[in-house]
Amino acid sequence: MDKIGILAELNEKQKEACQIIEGPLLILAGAGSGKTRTITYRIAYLIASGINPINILAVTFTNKSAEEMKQRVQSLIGDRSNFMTMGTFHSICSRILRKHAELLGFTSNYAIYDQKDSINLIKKIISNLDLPKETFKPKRIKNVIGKLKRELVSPEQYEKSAYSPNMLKIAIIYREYIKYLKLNNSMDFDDLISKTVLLLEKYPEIKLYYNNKFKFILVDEYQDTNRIQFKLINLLSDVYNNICVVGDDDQSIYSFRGADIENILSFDQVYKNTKTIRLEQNYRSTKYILKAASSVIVNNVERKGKTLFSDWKNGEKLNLIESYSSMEEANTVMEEIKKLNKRGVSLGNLAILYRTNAQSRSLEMAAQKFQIPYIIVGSVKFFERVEIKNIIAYLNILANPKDNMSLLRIINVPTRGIGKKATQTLEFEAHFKGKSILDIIPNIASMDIPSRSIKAINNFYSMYIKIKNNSKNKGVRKTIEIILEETDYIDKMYNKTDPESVSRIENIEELLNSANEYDIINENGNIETYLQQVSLFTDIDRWKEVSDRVNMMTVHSAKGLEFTGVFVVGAMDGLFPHIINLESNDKIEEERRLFYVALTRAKEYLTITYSRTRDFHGSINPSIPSRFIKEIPETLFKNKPYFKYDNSLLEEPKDNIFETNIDNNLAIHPVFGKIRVIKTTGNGDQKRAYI
DNA sequence: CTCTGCGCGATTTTT
DNA sequence: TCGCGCAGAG
Ligand SMILES: Nc1ncnc2c1ncn2[C@@H]1O[C@H](COP(=O)(O)OP(=O)(O)OP(=O)(O)O)[C@@H](O)[C@H]1O
Repeated sequence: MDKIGILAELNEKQKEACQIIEGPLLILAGAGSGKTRTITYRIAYLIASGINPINILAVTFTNKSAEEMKQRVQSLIGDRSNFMTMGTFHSICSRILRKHAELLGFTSNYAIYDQKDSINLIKKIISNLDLPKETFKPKRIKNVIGKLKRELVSPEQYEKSAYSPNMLKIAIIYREYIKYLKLNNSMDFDDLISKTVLLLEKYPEIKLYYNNKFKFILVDEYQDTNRIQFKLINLLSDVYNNICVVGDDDQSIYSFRGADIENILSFDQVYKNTKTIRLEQNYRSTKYILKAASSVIVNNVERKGKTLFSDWKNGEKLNLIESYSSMEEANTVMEEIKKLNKRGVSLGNLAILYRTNAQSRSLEMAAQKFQIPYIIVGSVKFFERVEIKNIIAYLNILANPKDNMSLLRIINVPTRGIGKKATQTLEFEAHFKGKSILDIIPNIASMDIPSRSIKAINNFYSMYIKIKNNSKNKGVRKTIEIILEETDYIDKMYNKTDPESVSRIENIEELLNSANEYDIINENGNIETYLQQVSLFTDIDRWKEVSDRVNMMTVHSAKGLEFTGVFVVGAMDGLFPHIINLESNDKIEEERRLFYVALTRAKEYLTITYSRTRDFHGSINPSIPSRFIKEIPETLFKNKPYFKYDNSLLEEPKDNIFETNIDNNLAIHPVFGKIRVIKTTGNGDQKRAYI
């Protein structure tokens, strides 16, 4: 397609955005206004204008959207597009780091640790340092360290600024953590970005090289970038300043990962000659849906106001459904899905969106009961399943023998008589000598380890060598097959009559298939790049829309997607907005943005459901509808809510039922009638009853 | 060294 | 409710 053809599929504002080829460009626009479409077409337009695709860098939020964007551009301007660079910040940085790892004291086969790996490592460090894990909660420490990395604060700097003994301890954990990662030739997610920034800052010639390579930079979902990501694109675009960012401040929902809304709000102050384009027409949703979403988001104070209109039909009003329990809620949703399906909406065009992954349980049960095909995105992520992680750990030690974390993960899986004592000694010796465990195993005879274990370890080591030799240049799939064979993994781990085992074996087969796909697509691929790729994979990346199944996912995962019909479930105060974010206005505003994102995923049909009770780890608690529902004008609902909620209820959410009526382990519950109370915990509004 | 079972604590979102 | 860490028996 030529330039004219490309522009023909855009509105005036969108065209204008394409035709501004040079200089800083900010596209600020509401949901469904075609931001992603504009950026995609702009890339095609750049190429059609004679710009070399090699000089284009596009950053997307997920691997999947990068893939989609790539295909869309290809369909517009053909195979030339193959030469551009597209991906998430993390995948782009990992590719850059592969080339220059040595300059940072790593090698190109470095492993990437995910959140869980990092937390496990921190746990270990905390216990090695004999620190109480109640004060030093691994997850919290990980967050602190992540934040420090994103701000490029070193352990030494942090130590200097510490003003409490606990902060000094954290500085030590941080230092140990970095040391351990380096020794393992591994990086965590934050390292990928921050080390790339350090690389560009430290080596002007490398910075210049990438400036010349990526002369045109585009960033989608810019509202969810963090400061260091800004720093990165700032460095990359330093020479040419051709930087186009696209986003919607109302859809910033990743502050917990450091996303800073300031990035988009002050873009035009940082880049003085920024041109700003606002897209105001929504092409996605009916008028009623758009009106509902707008009435919610206007309650936020910290925002750049935007106009957003739709030329489409009014459409159907919103459905508001009240239930007594999450199970009933889930069942009702399934009934509604059947109805919409009968009216011609295919299951694949429907989505159930929720605040937390735990909510998918009752939905899954209901879908099975109603025999509705479904797909859950995200809750138990494919590459985080034990069976998959174990095999990946085997691959990791082949690709990166320094990776002690992976080695320790599988040295006794399947069990082969290498116990805690023996592995601890190995770990200690390795640490003492500053070497990796695989390095020191050949000297095992000199260590204080019982002979039975020595034998087991030696057997493991010769198996490792055998796998390593046999799998050389054999492709990823074959390598995994060799691992499975040599370790006798399936037979030793699973029993084929147990349904749990069957599903795990199926997952392993799926891994083999995807490895095979990788081998075919990447002719000169290798295990190292395969691993670096899959380490950055998320569940949404594996998600294929083609199958006709109802989609279930968190609102976070649904970012950027659209569906004909959307069900927003669990709209109760304390769940959505989540209780943990009720303390400050900032946090409530982010919950509101999240709710806004949820509503704006819908094209034609939108249903909001809530339940009068909320499940919490087996206990059931009374709850009231989300405050966000109240922000939608009642006239936009098909049906008036049965439940009258008002301010007094919002301010006084306590329900004293459990306190007053518990007697002889029997209580009268307003919803369930007579119940038996098994135990209660907490007091006042913390009181929980297990029934 | 391995396996099982019991008690405890936790509230979210994910590249 | 569920996933963990730990103790204690085989
Ligand atoms: N000019 C246009 N003509 C027809 N359809 C359009 C136009 N622009 C956008 N659309 C359609 O509107 C829908 C939303 O577009 P897109 O996903 O690009 O919006 P967005 O602004 O990125 O949304 P969000 O902020 O919710 O991620 C898509 O189905 C897209 O094809």
